[in-house]
Amino acid sequence: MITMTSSAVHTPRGPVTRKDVARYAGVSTAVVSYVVNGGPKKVAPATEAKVQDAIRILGYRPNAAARALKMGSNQTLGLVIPDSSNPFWALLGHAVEVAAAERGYALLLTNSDNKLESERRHIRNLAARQVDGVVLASVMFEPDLLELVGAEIPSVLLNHASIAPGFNSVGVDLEAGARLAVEHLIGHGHTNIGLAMGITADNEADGREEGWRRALEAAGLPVGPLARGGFDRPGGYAAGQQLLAADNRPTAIFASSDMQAIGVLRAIREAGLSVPEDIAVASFDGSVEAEYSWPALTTVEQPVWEMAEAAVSALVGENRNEPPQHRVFPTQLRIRQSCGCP
Amino acid sequence: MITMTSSAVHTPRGPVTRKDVARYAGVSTAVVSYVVNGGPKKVAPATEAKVQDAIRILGYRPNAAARALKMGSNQTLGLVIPDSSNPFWALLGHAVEVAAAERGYALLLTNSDNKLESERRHIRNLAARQVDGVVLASVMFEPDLLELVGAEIPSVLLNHASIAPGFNSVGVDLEAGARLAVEHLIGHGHTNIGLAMGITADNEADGREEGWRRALEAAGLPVGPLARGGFDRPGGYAAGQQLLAADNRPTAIFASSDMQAIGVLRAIREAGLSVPEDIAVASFDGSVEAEYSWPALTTVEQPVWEMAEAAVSALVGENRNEPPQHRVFPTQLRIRQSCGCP
DNA sequence: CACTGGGATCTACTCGAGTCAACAAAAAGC
DNA sequence: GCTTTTTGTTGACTCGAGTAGATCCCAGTG
Repeated sequence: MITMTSSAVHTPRGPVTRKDVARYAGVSTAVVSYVVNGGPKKVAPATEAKVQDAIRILGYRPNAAARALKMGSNQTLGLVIPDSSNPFWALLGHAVEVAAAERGYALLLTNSDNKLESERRHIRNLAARQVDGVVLASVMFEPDLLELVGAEIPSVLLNHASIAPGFNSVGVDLEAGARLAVEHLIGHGHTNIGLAMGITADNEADGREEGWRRALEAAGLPVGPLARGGFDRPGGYAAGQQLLAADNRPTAIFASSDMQAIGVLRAIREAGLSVPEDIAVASFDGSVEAEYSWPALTTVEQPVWEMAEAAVSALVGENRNEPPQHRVFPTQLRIRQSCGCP
Repeated sequence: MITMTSSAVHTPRGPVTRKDVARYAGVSTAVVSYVVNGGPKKVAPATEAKVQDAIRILGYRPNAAARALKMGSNQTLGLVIPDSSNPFWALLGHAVEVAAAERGYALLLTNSDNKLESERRHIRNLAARQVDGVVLASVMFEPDLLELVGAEIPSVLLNHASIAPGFNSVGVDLEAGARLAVEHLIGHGHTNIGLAMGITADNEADGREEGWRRALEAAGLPVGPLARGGFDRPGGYAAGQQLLAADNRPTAIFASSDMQAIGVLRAIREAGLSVPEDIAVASFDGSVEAEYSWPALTTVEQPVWEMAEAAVSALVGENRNEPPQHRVFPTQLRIRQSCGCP
């Protein structure tokens, strides 16, 4: 065996690099790379063993930044959601993470806290970090995408019906979903159905409002009272109180998110009324919360896992450079007790 | 103005680099760096303006990988949590993200799905990516930290009472918190208090079980029935059913997490009993869910934001190389209705 | 015995940005 | 008017890994 200065071998100050491994194994740096990546050139079994040993003994870890620089990709995606404390977004984040991980990508998660300024900042940050793709669940109906375009980063708009030209999008048919729920409430005999609607940063009405309206019109019913608030529990609570205080208090309420519905339930309880006897409730999202609330919520379920899968697959792999796609997933009404079903 | 080949200026194929900016502005690459980073050397105002213009016009974005390579840091932290669909972890993730962002760090979020193998894989992956620090909320009582040690990555164990030598940790006093809740139930006159306890991957009992036991002993009460299940809603539901079926059915139940408690509530309702009249409930975590459940849960609140702040600050900044700290935060009993209070 | 073929390995350049030593030019001092 | 200082700018080297092209060596062939 070749003698070496013990300082070089036993006390590799700082992180171990490819060079250290090469020296220790008595080969060139190229061979180390070939062994680590299994290519692009063959390495003799004996040499490979030497290198593997050296790697193990020295505790070598390839520098990800260097690889990213050379390869032009850091195998990372960015996700921007309004608020990961909202179970629906939390689940979606989870699903996107899994879909990304399956393809060897890690996920940078950012919360915009429902604030436009914050969303912009995060997008800028992700662009600066040159992630390989961004999944954006915007607080806006018409998100600001200039930064992403400028950085030439593939992006997917999530849960958006708006079709931004040149951008991929995946979402559900909000209008059809809402209609499903409202029609179900109508089926229970309700004629005065209110809407607790969430608000986006740019105050654009989304398909859920339209669906509610359409369902009522189609059934020849008058449009019930409408209250706006955040998509979260407090927002639903406030909207619920508003609806209960309306002149024509509705006998059923459709909420634009499960979280809102949970706030609505609270408002109803505090008013001394009960669900579904006095007021029936249905909502949108299909999060786990809905199943365990009291009473369990009848809700329009979004295929979160499929959506996450579609979003990620549009960003990576062979689809990267294909023309942008707009995938709209169908929703499904999950019937539980809050609507009046047994 | 100097004439240039239009191809170089107007059609910068591929991403724009520092060199392109330098050429366009008619300066050296060093100056571009100085302008971008505001140092380390001064640049004449006129030159700076030229460079800024060039940057704007060409749409230059510094390559993060190159910077990371040179600087030895990618300004990124990793977070490993059991399950971001669990609102407590979701909130914690959110808090860690904010704390990291405040210091200019981005957050790689990973879910271990309560599986040890998955946790290991994520840790290995984060180590390979050479994040600047890892916040680990392990599924294990005694997590496997070799990978992190080997990669010399600063780490913080989260929500862990176990004091792993050489590692930072931040958590709450589980035992004291549990005692708080159980003592409160005792104060309501209950003498048979059951426990719905979560299970970790290595089946180690944590402080919450001990706190429950101690509180009962201190009051001279017999130890009530105990059921184990996951920390999530289904786990609590199962544990709740078990407790209700016990010979000595408890009149009060302490659950080791809010999610479990929500499952317990469901089990109780399905048994035709009501909370808190027939059975009182208290739990641990202090998540938003607890506030909006029915009835609202009396719960032991963890100072999530402070914990996240402490975890991140132990990883970055001047604390990086200080001896590991073990910060234990106090909990606070948030009294609502599930315990029997009005 | 010289000669080719091919497998194994090495040398050297590249990715893009940070920054220091060296240098030029302008300002200040005497 | 000639040094000194200051200010502004630059060339060149560095970080660590991927890999094309050159080189080396040995078995097999004519």
